[in-house]
Amino acid sequence: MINITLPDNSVKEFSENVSGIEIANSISPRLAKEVFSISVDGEVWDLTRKIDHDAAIKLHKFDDVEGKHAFWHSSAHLMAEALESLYPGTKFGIGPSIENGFYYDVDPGEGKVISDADLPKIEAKMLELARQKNEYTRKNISKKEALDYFSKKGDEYKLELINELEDGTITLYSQGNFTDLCRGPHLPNTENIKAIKLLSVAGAYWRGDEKRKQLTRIYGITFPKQKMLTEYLEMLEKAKERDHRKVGKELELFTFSQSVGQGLPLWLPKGAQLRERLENFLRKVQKKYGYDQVITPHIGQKELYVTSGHYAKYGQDSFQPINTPAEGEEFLLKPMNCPHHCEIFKYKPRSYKDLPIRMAEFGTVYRYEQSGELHGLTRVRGFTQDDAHIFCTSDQLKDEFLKVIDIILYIFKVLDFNDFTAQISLRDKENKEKYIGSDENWEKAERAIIEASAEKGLQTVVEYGEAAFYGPKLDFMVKDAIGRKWQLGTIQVDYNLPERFELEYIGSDDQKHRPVMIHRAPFGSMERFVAVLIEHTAGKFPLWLTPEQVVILPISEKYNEYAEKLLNVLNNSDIRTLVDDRNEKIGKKIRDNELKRIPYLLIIGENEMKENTVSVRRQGEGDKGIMPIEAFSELINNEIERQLK
RNA sequence: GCCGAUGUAGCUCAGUUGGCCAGAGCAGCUGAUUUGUAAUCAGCAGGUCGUGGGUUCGAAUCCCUCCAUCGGCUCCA
Repeated sequence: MINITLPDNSVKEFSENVSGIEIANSISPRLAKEVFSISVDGEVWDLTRKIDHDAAIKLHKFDDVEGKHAFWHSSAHLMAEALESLYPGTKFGIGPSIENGFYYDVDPGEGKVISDADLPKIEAKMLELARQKNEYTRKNISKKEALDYFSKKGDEYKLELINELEDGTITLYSQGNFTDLCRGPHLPNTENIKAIKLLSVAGAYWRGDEKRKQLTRIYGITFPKQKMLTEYLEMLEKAKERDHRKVGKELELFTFSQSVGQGLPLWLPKGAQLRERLENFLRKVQKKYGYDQVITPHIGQKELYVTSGHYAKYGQDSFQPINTPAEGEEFLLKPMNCPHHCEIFKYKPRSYKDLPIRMAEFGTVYRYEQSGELHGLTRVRGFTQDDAHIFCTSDQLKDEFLKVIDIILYIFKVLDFNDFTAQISLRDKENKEKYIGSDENWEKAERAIIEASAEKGLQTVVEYGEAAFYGPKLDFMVKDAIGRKWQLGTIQVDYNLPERFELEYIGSDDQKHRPVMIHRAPFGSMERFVAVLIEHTAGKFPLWLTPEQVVILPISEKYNEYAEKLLNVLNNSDIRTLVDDRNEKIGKKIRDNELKRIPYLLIIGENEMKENTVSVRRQGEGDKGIMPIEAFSELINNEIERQLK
């Protein structure tokens, strides 16, 4: 007999070699139907794997990450079986579960293509196989056996993976007619997979290396109940409604022109107003924190970027130098503002008494992003960074860094932006040659970021290899409408550029010292921030989204005078009235599509005139009822103030 | 850049296996309607079918080039 400890710390006795599914069944048969994997002493196992020692366990349902993982990973295997059956000779790369579903990277063979049109057929096959109720079985095998099996099958991708594994740790999983190299864990049986949707096909480089072969990646998602799939797909559809590209078009915020060029957004009047408001808001905050605005040109001599190291790193893949009538003279469109700001630092001797110097600029920069990478406003070739550089002493570094965190958190809070993750981006431990600067400087910088984040009590994740080439970063990541991650705010500690530009200040000891530099951009870029802001709030019609926050709509001309009066009472430039020729045509029927997006709509008629009240309708929320003008005025002003203080 | 898909009016889309002057709704314009919260009626106008080339008696439709967009991969100073 062995002792099994359950999550509530109760201990139950079971005979040796009991399996997870048997434990679940002993608790309740219904539970047994709902669990998909089990943690045994913290390690996630198949439900069917036998437990031969005392252990602490936890059963995982679909609601748990571990349960989903087993479910979707098993679904990937099921898809592979379907592919093998439909397209014999298909070779398989890897097929993991992901945050929402799973994918499998496959090589259909020379000249063969799997495209979107094939997905329904594969789905149908998967369902057919699932209904055969095949068991997933696990088998430990030696490295030699594994190599033999996949050589016979001719699957070079699996062979490559096996070669990197240690003998004795290799397991195979089989279900139906399909066997895969896999660590597990898996579902007990394919019958659990009831609802299947294959979402898309895409190319993906084998092992993420663009120099290697591109495989076909098929994305899919499955559920234990059809209803769950339906709900998921509906949720996806809804999310697409918030897509900033769609909303931006509908609201006439921005557009692109083939003639102007790819990735070069054109801000329309309304979008420009929105952006201007955000800029003014940030200017105000930065002023309070002791920043000075500077303005620098859009181009700079090529040598400037040779000095900074950017030319060596990105020169080949950037917009190419601009030539002038003068022989040999070359300018670059600026891909970042730092070198210009360094030159401002250098224009006169600096004393320790001047530090820290905080230079801010809404600097428009141009980067030749790969064409396939461009995406709405989130990834563009010309964009405006809410950039600033802080030049300070090592002693001031931490304090300055903390203040920048404060600014970012404040901005996120005011704009009601709660759903972000803070990511500490450090050097790749192995490939240090990608970075410039001494180990010592890197270590100092990395330590500063880690300490400051800890001091602020930020919940952070550490990512190696995500640092900029000149220094580590603290990035604030958010997700868009359909779950793609984007970097917004960023703070970077940099010991390298000051060295390359030979920045100096005179210390209290009358000696020359090198300042430390902090790069920071709370929004990241105006473009990306607006994009993500739209997606986070578009469904709620936030006040800041359109400059026309409130529309007063007299039902006919004879109420115009009252509307004017109301406008005066409300006394806010962000309120607009439709006291124009338009109301004549609109009448009581609102035809103007634009009105859909206006947060507050006041319809003025006789009742209001009599009682000095307005009937208020909040878009998306319905009628707020009739209220006194003063009460409404307060409501609006509070809301505006809260968001733009 | 790579893999796959797409590109028809300002917007959303129809357009069958290539065949008479390319269609609809919304938006726009003109006129009528004066009507209390998502669509009043009538009429008008609007398109080098992304671009350039090819096949054909004939191309929005088939083939190629390029441009752009979408889903991913790689990249992201």
